[in-house]
Amino acid sequence: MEKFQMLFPFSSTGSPNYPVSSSMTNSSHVFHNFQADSSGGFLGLKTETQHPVPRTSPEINKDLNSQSASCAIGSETEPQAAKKKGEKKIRKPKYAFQTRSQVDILDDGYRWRKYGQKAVKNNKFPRSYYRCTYQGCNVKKQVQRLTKDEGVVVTTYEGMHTHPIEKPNDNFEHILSQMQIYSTPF
DNA sequence: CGTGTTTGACCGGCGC
DNA sequence: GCGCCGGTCAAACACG
Repeated sequence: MEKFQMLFPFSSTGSPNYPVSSSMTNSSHVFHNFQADSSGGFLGLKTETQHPVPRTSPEINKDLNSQSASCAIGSETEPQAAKKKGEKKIRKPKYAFQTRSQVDILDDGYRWRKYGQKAVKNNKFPRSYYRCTYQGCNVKKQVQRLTKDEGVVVTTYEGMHTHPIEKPNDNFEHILSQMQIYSTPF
């Protein structure tokens, strides 16, 4: 299903200028609310690194028993200074969402190869780095579990898949549905 | 034998 | 300049 591709507003590697892929602009408004960090942002993802975060992330505490997912679009993978000249560092938009799951590996239908694992500060759980094994597809993702709520897994995607999903997976579709629910304004 | 994981080393950015 | 920190590489290993 290409639906998944449409849902992810990744810019392709070659076009850093597109904030959101135009293909989804007309039909999907899924991420309409996420792009801003109006809530002091990021669900304790990046923020957690700076703040001790006693019990933040109220989103997590809405314990939806079955499966909840929330997401946030981070800025780009860019330090700060936009080098207009050297575009060697093509910063791809990062896109993170949290899911309540007991397992770290969320099988989203793609094939991932693990290429690294690092311990993160303020987190007793290591962070795993995965890369899509499809040839020419440089999509990366990181999987991290929160120390505060070990039932929460943060998955950060980076890049866009340029190929169809290999394995059909209904479970992930459910997660996406939850994300849409979250995107609705209260 | 092909494919994916493990794990320490390496590297670049950034703050002090 | 140095050390910390986050991210990646790659060789060895495990597994079907």
